[in-house]
Amino acid sequence: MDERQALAAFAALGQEHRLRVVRALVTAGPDGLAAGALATEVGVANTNLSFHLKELSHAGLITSRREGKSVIYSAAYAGLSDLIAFLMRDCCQGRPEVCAPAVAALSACDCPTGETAHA
Amino acid sequence: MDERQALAAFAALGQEHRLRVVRALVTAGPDGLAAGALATEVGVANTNLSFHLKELSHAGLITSRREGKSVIYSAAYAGLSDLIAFLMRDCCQGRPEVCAPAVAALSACDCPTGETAHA
DNA sequence: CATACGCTTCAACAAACGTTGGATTGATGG
DNA sequence: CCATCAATCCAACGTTTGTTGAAGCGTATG
Repeated sequence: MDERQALAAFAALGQEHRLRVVRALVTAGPDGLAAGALATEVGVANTNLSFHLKELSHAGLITSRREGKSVIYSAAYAGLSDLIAFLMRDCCQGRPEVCAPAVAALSACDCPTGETAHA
Repeated sequence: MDERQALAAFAALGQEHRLRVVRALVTAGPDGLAAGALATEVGVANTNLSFHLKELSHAGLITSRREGKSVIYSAAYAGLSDLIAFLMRDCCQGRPEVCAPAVAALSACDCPTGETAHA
């Protein structure tokens, strides 16, 4: 991940409504959520939500697909993963102890650190 | 890490100059850098830099200490680690495959994933 | 004590951001 | 074909954010 992309991603996540959108979509899983459902869940007017969705999409954090008359949004897991990797690359420069707690958190959230899944 | 704190951290990193400051400080290590040196390295007027340093400090991403007539800033590794953990907790909700690449990146940057360091 | 240096605070301005309402596009149903 | 619903695009606004210059505070040095 490029610094420019990381910048866009951080800026996108540094906004209350957008962060909530991402969290909602991650929680929702690959099936995603319709724009209307998101608007309700996040508590934002759908006109306004469109604006934020566009920005998140541009930052590579979410994707969209049309389904009937609804547009379904879902988290771009690859983008999120890249962002984590970027952050780690930055933080690990000569400071391995920084990543250790993060990796610990990793195993605490049902995410295998390597090939030893736990759930 | 609280959602409120994460929000502040993301917002802080979503700005070109602040992101550069953090990267410079992480690279510099625990010894840190004086405000003046940072201003030169990042290419920002020191008046302006103070503004950004205050914001980064408030977001818990950097710390400062006085040393003679200079003020030395250094990365708050704990804060960065918390942010990574937050991001992972969010992304790993039922989506383990998201974290796998990040962990791979981890081992590619001289940061041990557990006890198996690679450099 | 006076001067010089490093950094921060303050007030001001320009630019960018987030929100809102109304109009428009795409898809469904009578 | 027209009416309806879902979502987006557009133009406007108020607010927040980033930048700049001048003034102020704290620390070292002669």
